[in-house]
Amino acid sequence: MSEEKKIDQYSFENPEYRKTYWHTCSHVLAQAVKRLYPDVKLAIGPAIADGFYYDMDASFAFTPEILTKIEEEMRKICKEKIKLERFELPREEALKFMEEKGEPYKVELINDLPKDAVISFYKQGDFTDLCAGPHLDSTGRIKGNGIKLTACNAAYWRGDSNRKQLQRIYGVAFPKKEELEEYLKQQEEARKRDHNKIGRELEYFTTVDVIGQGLPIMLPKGARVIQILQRWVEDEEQKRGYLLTKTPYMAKRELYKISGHWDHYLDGMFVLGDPHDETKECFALRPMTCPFQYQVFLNRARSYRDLPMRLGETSTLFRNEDSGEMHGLIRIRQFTISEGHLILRPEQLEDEFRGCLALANYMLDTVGLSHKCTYRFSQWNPANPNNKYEGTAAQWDHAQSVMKQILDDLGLQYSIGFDEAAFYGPKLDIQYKNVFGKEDTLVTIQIDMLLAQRFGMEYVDVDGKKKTPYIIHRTSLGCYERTLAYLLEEYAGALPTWMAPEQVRILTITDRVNDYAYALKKELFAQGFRVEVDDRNEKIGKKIREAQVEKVPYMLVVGDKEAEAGQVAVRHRADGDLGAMSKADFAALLKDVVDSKAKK
RNA sequence: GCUGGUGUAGCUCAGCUGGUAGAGCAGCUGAUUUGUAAUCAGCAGGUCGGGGGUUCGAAUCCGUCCACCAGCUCCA
Repeated sequence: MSEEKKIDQYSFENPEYRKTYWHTCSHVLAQAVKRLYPDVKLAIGPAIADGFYYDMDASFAFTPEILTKIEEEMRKICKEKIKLERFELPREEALKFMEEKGEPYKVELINDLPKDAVISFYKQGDFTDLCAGPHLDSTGRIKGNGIKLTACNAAYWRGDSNRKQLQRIYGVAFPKKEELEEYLKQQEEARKRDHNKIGRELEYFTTVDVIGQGLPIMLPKGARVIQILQRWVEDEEQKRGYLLTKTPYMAKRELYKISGHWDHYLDGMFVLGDPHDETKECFALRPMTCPFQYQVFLNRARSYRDLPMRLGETSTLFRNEDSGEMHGLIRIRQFTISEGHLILRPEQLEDEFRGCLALANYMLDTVGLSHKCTYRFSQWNPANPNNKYEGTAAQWDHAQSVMKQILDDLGLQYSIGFDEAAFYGPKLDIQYKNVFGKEDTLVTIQIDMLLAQRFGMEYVDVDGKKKTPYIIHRTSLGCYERTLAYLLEEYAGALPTWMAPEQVRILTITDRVNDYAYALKKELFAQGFRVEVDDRNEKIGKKIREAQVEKVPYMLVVGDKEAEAGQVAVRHRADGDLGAMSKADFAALLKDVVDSKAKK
């Protein structure tokens, strides 16, 4: 029993042990750097989900050559089998110790510890680090040639962009060299699915210098997929009682002043005119849809009978993101979201919230992204240093407790996103990780108890009294560009047939069958399918290869045999040759796949 | 915005320490009419990201702007 437990405890499969292993690796990294470059100052060095890092302040850049040298030194340290010894010091001695070592960042860390904190250190030979542990008992436990320093990047001290930028050295380590190689191979494979790579290769989108950063061009394939998704979303929302709106792409600054966006996000808006000249009219492209859609509600006096009012819009937004924030189709300056606002009586909040969540989950399930999604309950931080949040503590407590109640009633597994709320209310964010492990919000559902009041939105209740409604801000499939990016990664470019820009390609064997091929295209097109013909004077192998590389779901090989028999020889991009069948049978097969929105 | 890296033909990339550009694929033309992942030949294609500077001479060196990538910070 105890033997079994021991194996488990010291197994790399055990997340706790793995974390300890990587944490000790970060100490070995720091020790190696200090041996080679004694002047480098150390900040922090934790284990992370996929390895470890150490932040350091160095007067030079860690080039790949230097990283290789450091790796070698780390291997040496592992071979030396140095014992790690924990010891504690009283606060004053701890400070003195780190001051004498010339480690200002460690001094700051100690100073920030609570008064009664136990201040512990780990010593390994000539190197001692401030650390709470735990650690392996010896550097000899680490397999030297299972270590790889993967990157060096900048990171702000304490995550504060006003403070000094340090260099963060990232690394991974495994107990076996083969495991490291396997891991690196997997990373390589993941990178091949990067939407930013395959989206360009497969001609879904491109970017051009003269248009500018964060402004991708949707090529015909990308534009088609987005159109398909958009029509589907709009139709589904109509079925669920949403009213379609279409509101302007810009407004005078006064609108954003009422909503609060002007004060919070002026720097992030594209402004037409001088924002600070109050004597002249000034417009801004819209960075969100909320105050525009509220005007629909405000169009006339509203009664409780109008509620819930569910407003939906395929909404293009403009945000002047900082230059370093843009990334492929995931962070861009102009994007289009499946935007919606629900205006509600308080007692409708829970049901409508559930409805929004059900819609989002239905959408994500259908497109095949939900299995990689996680929920994040994004809450306010009353002590946010930038005064981000509006409203009173009572309002926030109320909104958050309502949301918590709903989430808990639904039995949802969620993480807490502290200080991640919108300035007007808490959010339920549906998060998605891309191929690099970087997480972004795909869908969001927000409860807002502030903006209705600011816009003077009221309804006459059953008792004849005017009341202020609650508002839910939500997306159903999120932002189309970002969703497309994740779909490309999820399917490695082979989008499900129902949303594939080209569903069928007819490949001719000889130009004797061109007429047959084009007649077939016309027939399938008339049935609503997206079909192309490849009648080039090339061998069938080449045409198949190209259709495969372009991830076309169905290839119809037609030659003299098929033309005579009125048949098609069907090939599927994943299942291969499906044999010959009648045109009608193929159309029926395709219709089934498309109508069921199958994930193939 | 910050740190680092990158930018050569439509795409993927060569081009040593400065002597002013090269391949494969794609494209076009011709031959071939082909049966389930690349037929052969020829032709054409480049202000070496932009505009400056150093130099007799810059793809190569220096500064600047732009774009792309990774990370940090930000994300209504």
